[in-house]
Amino acid sequence: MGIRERKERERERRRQQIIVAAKRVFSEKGFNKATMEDIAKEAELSPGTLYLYFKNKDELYASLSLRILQYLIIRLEHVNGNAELDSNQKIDALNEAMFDVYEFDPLIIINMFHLQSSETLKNLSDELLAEIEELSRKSLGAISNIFQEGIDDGVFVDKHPIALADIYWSLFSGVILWESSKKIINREKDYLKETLRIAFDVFSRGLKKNN
Amino acid sequence: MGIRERKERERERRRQQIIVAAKRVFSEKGFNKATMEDIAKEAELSPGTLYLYFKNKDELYASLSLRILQYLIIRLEHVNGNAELDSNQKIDALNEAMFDVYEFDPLIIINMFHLQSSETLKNLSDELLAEIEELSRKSLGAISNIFQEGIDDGVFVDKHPIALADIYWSLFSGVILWESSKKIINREKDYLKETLRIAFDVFSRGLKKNN
Amino acid sequence: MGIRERKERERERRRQQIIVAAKRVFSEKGFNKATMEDIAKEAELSPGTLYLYFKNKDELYASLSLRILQYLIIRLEHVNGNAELDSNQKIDALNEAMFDVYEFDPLIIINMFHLQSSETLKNLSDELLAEIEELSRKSLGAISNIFQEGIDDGVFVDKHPIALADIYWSLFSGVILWESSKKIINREKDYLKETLRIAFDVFSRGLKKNN
Amino acid sequence: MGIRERKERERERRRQQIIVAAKRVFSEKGFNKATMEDIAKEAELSPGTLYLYFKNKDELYASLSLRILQYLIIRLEHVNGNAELDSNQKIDALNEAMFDVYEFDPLIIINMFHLQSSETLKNLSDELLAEIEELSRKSLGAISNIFQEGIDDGVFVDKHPIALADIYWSLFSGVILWESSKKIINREKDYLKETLRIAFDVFSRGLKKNN
DNA sequence: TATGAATGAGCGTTCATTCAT
DNA sequence: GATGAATGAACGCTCATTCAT
Repeated sequence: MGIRERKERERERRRQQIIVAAKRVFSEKGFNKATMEDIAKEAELSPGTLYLYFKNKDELYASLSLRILQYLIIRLEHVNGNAELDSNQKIDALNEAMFDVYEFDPLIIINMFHLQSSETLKNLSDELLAEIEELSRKSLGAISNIFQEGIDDGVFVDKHPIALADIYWSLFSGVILWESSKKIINREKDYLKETLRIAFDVFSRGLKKNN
Repeated sequence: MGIRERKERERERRRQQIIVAAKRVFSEKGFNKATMEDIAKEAELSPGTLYLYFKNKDELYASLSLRILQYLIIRLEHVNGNAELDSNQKIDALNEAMFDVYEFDPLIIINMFHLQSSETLKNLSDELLAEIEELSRKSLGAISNIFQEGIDDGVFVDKHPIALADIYWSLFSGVILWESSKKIINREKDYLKETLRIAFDVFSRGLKKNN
Repeated sequence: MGIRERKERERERRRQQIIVAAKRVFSEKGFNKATMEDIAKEAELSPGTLYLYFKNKDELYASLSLRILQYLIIRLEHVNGNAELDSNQKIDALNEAMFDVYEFDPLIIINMFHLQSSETLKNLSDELLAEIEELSRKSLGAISNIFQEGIDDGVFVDKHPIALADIYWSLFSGVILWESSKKIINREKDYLKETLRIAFDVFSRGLKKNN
Repeated sequence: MGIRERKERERERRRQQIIVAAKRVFSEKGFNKATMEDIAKEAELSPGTLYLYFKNKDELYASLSLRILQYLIIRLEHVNGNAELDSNQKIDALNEAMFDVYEFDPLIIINMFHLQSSETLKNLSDELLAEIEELSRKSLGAISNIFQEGIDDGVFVDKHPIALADIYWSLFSGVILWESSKKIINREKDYLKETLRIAFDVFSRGLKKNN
């Protein structure tokens, strides 16, 4: 392993260290209340160091979404690649994968929509922006593939599979956002996971041609 | 019309003027990037004037959500009150109502989740908070009533109707949020409305016992 | 009584109404936390009206000091004019007068030093400034007269009577300020009046040649 | 000298730099008219930097009082600890100490009463508040000890020594406040010091049993 | 490379003052 | 004269970002 390579590896390690710290802090405080100093402290680094690895706060933030998308894609490709599953089983596997995504990082999804703001987007480098697009497209593509297969097999209703993928993702993140925001009208804990399960259930039923 | 009444009307006019301006600015920039001065400028007023009508930024913001909830409830009660509709027809009417809500104010829903933050809630007056809770409860209640009826009639799957209402709302707002955030991966316009329609369709199918 | 005179009288009545309200509000909140709107409300007038009678907040404030000085002067002249009292008795009478001043308006004295700030003074009209100077001089003069008499009679120590008057007033206001500020180290109530009494006592003893 | 120590020293230097600037600005403009930006400019720092060393404006302000109290206590303990002085000599020494306190920082005493406001106190950290209380108590205690001794020795009038200490402090600060506020009725300079001397003189005379 | 002290622009909010009615 | 809605300058404070070490 050359020096250059070792350096690169070290650099990546640092990046991950910061991302992990940022995730914790953003999750706890939300994007706006989390300060760069909070994150630096959590990462046991100085604020200045953060800027050696990320151009600015927005870009650090965006990197988090990247990470969860990467995890999601791995799970989805695993589902898609499993030739032994029929369409119905793949839907179940998809639902399970989404559950795992939620467990992997329950809170960051809530903040993921922060990226929406075009003001935020303006601060991102073109490379990062391209990467986000790429991963988003990839993950939605993987989901829509599952639906496409079911449609081709004649077991799913014949709707545009990309739209279905969008809807599926919307349902998933919508439930998480909404249930998390229910501090307003307090309800018992773990209600979220149960609701998520029902949501997947209803959606799956709606997807299938004959129930 | 007495002087008092005219004054009251004038005051309400100003409030609406501010709310309309705030809606535009919040929609464009999001809660945190929107400044009170932005809103004042948009309303062609001075910053100080905003505070004559709203206690603070949070409360101005919350007022926007109130407005759309009020509109939603009116529509929902109309659906619920119509004795001539069977359960299946009511679902259709519900979907139409939600469509109108979206058209009534397509952008504010995007930011509506900002209310979640307990930090935000802290700054709201008790009255406003109570009103938000009341309206939230009412609108979800109206939706769950429709589902309850269908379950009682034996035409809908037997799931907890309040959970179903939560999911329905999550799906609705989730799709709007997600599609609106798709500036990232630009797609043709009006795709949102079509997606929303498919989403309602799939959900309705999933809801019904026999397709 | 001519119309002009009646108007003038009416105008004076309003001024007093405002001054009384201002006294209450300034006493309760202090100069800086008291707003013109607070005072207007207390006077059951509108903020704009206050400016018909007083050039600005500073000038309204200064008028309060004027009023207490006027009361003080009346009391002092009464003491000085009483030919039946010898020097020792006049000191006692002086002390009593100061007690009454304190009771007349215990709190405003605390804020009276606000006038010190040259920034404040800048906002006062020349007439008002002249009037304050005149009354200050007069009241201190009346006090120093009492001391002068005692010195001339050979019963008081031979110090500069104007300096003594300054010291006497300093002691008086110093005790009030200090005791009022003792929220820091809380002590039992009415301690102030007792302390004031001891202060006068010690000062009087120090003033007299033979004890 | 270790790095840590050098840093600590540097930090203390900055604090003093700010305190000195704040003293000048507060003295000139009073607490309320002095802005943090004024102080920052005077200290040749940016506003943000002030907040690295002091939690807020109130706490910066309170630190000034702390400084003078610390100096006062040192002087007082020196007087109290000197076994060679009899009660009369201790009074003289006390008066000299107070003179030095005045010279040490003639202007800050003027504003020291600002601390009274419970609104101000609310913004202070518990530690700072405790420290202020502690130092106030200590300094008044030291003064009252001197009086107690004189009373025990039978040379001072038998009054409550704590009340006497309060009065002594009131007289001291009252004279400074009053004379400083005499910009209103301008008088020759150094009059203050002469007045202070007379004030101490009269008080001492009043304190002693036989003159 | 890493630091962390310093920056300074920016924001929410207040309130003395004005002026059209 | 009286009103009170509207103003807008001003302030305390925060925090993303920079840069000398």
